Amino acid sequence: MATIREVAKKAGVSVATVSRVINRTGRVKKETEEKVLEIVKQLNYTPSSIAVSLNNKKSKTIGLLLPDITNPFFAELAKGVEEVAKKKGYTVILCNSNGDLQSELDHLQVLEQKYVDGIILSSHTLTYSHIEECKIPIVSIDRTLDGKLSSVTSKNYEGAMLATRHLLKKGCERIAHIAGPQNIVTARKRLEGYLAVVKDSSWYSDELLVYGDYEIQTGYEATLKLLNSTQKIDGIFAGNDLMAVGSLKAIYSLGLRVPEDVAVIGFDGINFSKITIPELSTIAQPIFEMGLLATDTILDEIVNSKKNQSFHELSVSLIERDSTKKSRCDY
Amino acid sequence: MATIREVAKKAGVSVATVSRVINRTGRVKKETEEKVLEIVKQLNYTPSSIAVSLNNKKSKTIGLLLPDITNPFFAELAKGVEEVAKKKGYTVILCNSNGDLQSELDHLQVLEQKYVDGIILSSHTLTYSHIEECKIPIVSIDRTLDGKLSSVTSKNYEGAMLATRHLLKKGCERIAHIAGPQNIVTARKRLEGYLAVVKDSSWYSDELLVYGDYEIQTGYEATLKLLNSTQKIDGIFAGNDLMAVGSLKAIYSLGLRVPEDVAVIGFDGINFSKITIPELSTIAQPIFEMGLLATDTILDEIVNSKKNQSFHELSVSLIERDSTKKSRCDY
DNA sequence: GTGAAAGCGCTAACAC
DNA sequence: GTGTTAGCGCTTTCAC
Repeated sequence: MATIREVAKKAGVSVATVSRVINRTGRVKKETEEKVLEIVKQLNYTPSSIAVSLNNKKSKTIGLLLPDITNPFFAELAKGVEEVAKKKGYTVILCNSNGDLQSELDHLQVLEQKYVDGIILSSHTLTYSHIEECKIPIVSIDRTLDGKLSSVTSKNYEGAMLATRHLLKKGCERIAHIAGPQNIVTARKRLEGYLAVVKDSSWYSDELLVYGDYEIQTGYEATLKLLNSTQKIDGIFAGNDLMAVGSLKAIYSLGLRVPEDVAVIGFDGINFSKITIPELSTIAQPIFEMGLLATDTILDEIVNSKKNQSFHELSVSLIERDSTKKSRCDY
Repeated sequence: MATIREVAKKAGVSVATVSRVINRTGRVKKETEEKVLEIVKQLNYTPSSIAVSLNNKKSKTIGLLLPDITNPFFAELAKGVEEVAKKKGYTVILCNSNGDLQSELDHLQVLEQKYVDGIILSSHTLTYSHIEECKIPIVSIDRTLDGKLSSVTSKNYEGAMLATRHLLKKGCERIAHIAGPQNIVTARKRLEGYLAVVKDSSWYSDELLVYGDYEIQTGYEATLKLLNSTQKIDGIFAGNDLMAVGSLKAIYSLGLRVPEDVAVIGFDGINFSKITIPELSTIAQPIFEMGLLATDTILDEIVNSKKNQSFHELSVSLIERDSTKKSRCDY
C-alpha cells in the first residue's frame, strides 16, 4: 500500500499538501490538487486508517456486543446496525458474548483498545458499575442501564398486555404464560403485563405460569408441562417467538391443534414467525428499526460528543396470524 | 487510558523496558519486571492496539464478509468464526454485502485500510480479478475462486445425490427439484447432483425442475407452481433449507400433507430445520465447523505467512427427519 | 539489563 | 498556498 509520502514525492509536493487535498482541509491551488489527485489514483492510494486513528483517537468503528448472533432477533438488529454504520462511513466490529459476563468484559476491553468510537450493547449481565469508567459512548439495546446510558427499548409491558388481551378476545378462557428468564428485564416486563391482565380472572392460578430461557427448546418443554397439567389450557402467550415456536411443536406433538385447541402468541416479530405452520401471531417489535435508531443515537453522541443520554422506547404492534385465529370468536 | 510513557515514568524506567515486560521480549531483571507489572495493574494500562498496529502492520483483526447475517446459515458460520477468532486473540469485523458487488468492493477496501490481517469471504459475485491485487490473505467459504484462494466448501454434488436417492428410497416416484440461483456454485452443483440421479428415470421431465433464489418465499412459490402442474409430484428436493421451509408451507396451504402426499428434503442443516412442523429432513453441512475451519485456515496463513493455499471440502450427512418418513416404505 | 531514539503513516500547528 | 515538523503510542535497533 502506498503511503502519503510516496504520493507527496511523486506529485512533487509536501505530505501536508497531500493531506489537505485528501481531507479537503485548508486551501490548495486547483492545479496542485489535480496533480495530487492524479497521483493518488495512479498509486491507488488510500490513507491508512490506523495512522489516522492514532492521531485523532477516532477509528470510524463501532462495536456491537450481542449475546448471540444466531438468534434471529439479534441478527436482524445487527443488520440494521451495519446498514446505518456503513452509510455513515463506519465499520462495525461484531462481538458475540453468549451472555457470559467475562466474555463481555473481555470484548469491551478489546473494543476500548481498538479505539472504537462507540459501542452498541445488548447485555443482561453487565451493570452500570462495570462500564462507568469506560469513556466511550455506549447505547444499550433492549434494556436501560440505571438511566445512565442512552437506550433503545420497546414497550414490553404494554405489548404483553396486548398479547394477553388478544387471546382473551379470541375466546381463550385459560391463558398460560411461558415467561423468559427473570434476570432479563424484557422478560420481567412481559410477565408483569400478562399478570396485569389475568391476575384477577376467576381462572387464574400459579400453574399457568412457567419459565423458559427464551430458546426454542424450553418453550417446547414448558408447553408440555402446561398441557399435561389438569387444567384445560386454551391459550398460551410465549415470552418470545422462539419459545412460541417450541410451543407450537409441543402442541402438535401432543396431537392437539393450533389454534382450535390451543391458541399461541409470541413476542418479538422475528422474520421466522411468519413461516411456521401455522403462522405465528406475535407482538412485533420494530427490530430492524431498533438497530437503525441505536446506530443513529450512538453516531449522534460520537459526532456531537453529546453528553446527555436519550431514551427511546418504541411501540410494538399486534400481528394477528393463524395461530390465534379461532373461528368461533373471530370478529 | 494510560500510555506506556506514563507507566514508564511512574515505574522509573524507560518505555523500552515497559514494552519488554509487556511483550515478554528481551531480558528484564525480575525486580524491574515486578515493579512495572505493578504499575501496569495500578494504572489499568493496556497497550493501544492502534499504535501497535501502526508499527507491525498487523491489527489482530479479521474481516468477515457475508451476504446476509440474517440468513441462519451465515449467522451460524459467523458464530463459529467469532469463536475461534476470539480464542486466538483476534477480533472480527462484520460486513454485510447483501450480495451486492459494489458493496463488497467497498467493504474490501475499508478492510484493507484498517490493516485487517485476513479476510473470510463468502461471495458469489466477486471474481478473482477483483481481489488479485489485494495482498491480505483471504479464504473463501462456500466456493473456490479459480483455485487461487484457500477455500472451505462442502460436498454439494454428493449431498444432492444423497438427498435425491433418499427420496427415491422412500418410495417417491416423481421427484422435483427447486434449484437455487444458478450464479451460485453450490446451487449449480446441487442441481447437477439431482440430475445425475434422476435424468435417466422414465418419469423425469423438465417440468420437475424450477428455480428459486435460496429464500423462503421463492421456495413457497416454486412449490405452488410444481404442485399445480399436471404431474403428480411426491417428492421435493429443495436447494436449501430455507426454500424447503417455504415448500412445506406451500404444501400445507394446498391441503396436502408432508410426507404422506409429498416428501420434502432440504440442504444445509441450519438449526431451524429441526423446528419446522414436520421436522425437515436435510443434507447437513457442518456449518459451525466450516466457520471454525475457515478461521483456522486464515489464521494459519496469517501467522505463518503461508503462501500456498489449502482447499477443504467437507463431508455432508443425511439427517432423516419427519418430512421424508413415509411409512409405506420405511426401512 | 536498560535507555535513547528512529520510525510506523498520518494530521495539525506553525512558519514562510 | 505550501512546506516543516512535532507528535499520536508503540516497537525495535543500537549503544552503553
